[in-house]
Amino acid sequence: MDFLKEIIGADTKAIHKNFKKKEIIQKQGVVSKNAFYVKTGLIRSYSIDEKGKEHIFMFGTEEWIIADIESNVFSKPTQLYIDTIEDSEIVVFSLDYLKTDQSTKEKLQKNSKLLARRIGSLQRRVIQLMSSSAKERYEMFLETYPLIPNRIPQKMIASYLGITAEALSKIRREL
Amino acid sequence: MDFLKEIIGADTKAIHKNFKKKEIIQKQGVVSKNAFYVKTGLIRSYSIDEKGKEHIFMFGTEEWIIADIESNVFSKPTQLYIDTIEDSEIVVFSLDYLKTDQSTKEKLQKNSKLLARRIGSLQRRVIQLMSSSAKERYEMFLETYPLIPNRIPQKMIASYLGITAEALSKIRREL
DNA sequence: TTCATTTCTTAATATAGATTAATGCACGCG
DNA sequence: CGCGTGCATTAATCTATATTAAGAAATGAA
Repeated sequence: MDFLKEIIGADTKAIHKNFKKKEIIQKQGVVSKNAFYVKTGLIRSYSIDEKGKEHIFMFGTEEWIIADIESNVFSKPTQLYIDTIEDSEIVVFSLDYLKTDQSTKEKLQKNSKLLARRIGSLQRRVIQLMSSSAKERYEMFLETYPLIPNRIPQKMIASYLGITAEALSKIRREL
Repeated sequence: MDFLKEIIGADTKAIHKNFKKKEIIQKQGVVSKNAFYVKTGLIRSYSIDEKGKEHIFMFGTEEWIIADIESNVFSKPTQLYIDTIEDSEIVVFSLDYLKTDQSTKEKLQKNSKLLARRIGSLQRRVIQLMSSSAKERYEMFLETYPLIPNRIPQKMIASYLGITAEALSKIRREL
């Protein structure tokens, strides 16, 4: 939370909200100006394709920020749904500080570092999706997110990995 | 080029370099402090997996910036090779302005926008890799990069799409 | 608690894309 | 100029993962 203050202005309107499990907090297609900082709980962002299939883009647990950053910054309709997996305490804030003069140099630098980190994790994800088997991706997921697996249904792990629940079940049996 | 000046300081040491076709300008594993702005020509970033297979992460043509941004900002060893596909005129510059006080607020804002754009394109790439068939990805590639396909060998397109040259050949026959 | 609904697993079958191999082509180099 | 190396294509076969289907286990709601 301290770290959040370092990025957004202390003055910025940041609203604390409590959500119940399975509440949808952002819908695909809308222009969302909000980012979601998870204080407690667990949320996810995901897209739904033409065939109605869900693809989990990212999980957000304690201290994570979940948002469609490009959509926020450029006021584009978002591709991503966001909903809660557990009851969650969320700080809803706006990323429009890029457009205003409210922000300080220091905060902008902190923010750039945050964005650079996110680019790094997306880069690894793209390369992983192109070069690793489902089994390898599952093993990397377990290493990268040791706290999450026992808090979410298998089918969500499968959706994050880009495979079916059946395929994941088979992989788990083999380990 | 004007747009590049808006991001890096006019004072920042930016070096213009000419590279021949097929020159390697960054190697996997090193801590690179450099970003590469393409004035003319065509370059790519890619990783090589344990089996020796190449996976193209990104193409960079006129006006694009190619870099391992997280590696730059946090001085981590990079996953990415970068080399030239055509003779290219490149502006080599450093992304360490985040650490110094040289940069202005305005430049930091421009930079954040640039990073947000990149996050958007990576986000689309991840979702696409999870939800689309090779054929669909190829069609999207043609729409997104109409100028590149006739300048690069098929096998590089295949590598970008995450499939083999043989699979791409089959897809092309069917269209 | 009971019933209904969702989740997980298993197995049979189908399919997209990988692998292997062979051929014709283009092009850079001596 | 001819030769070798890399590139693109085709075809045969293989394999990882999807699809379909069914039953068992877990979860949630009345």
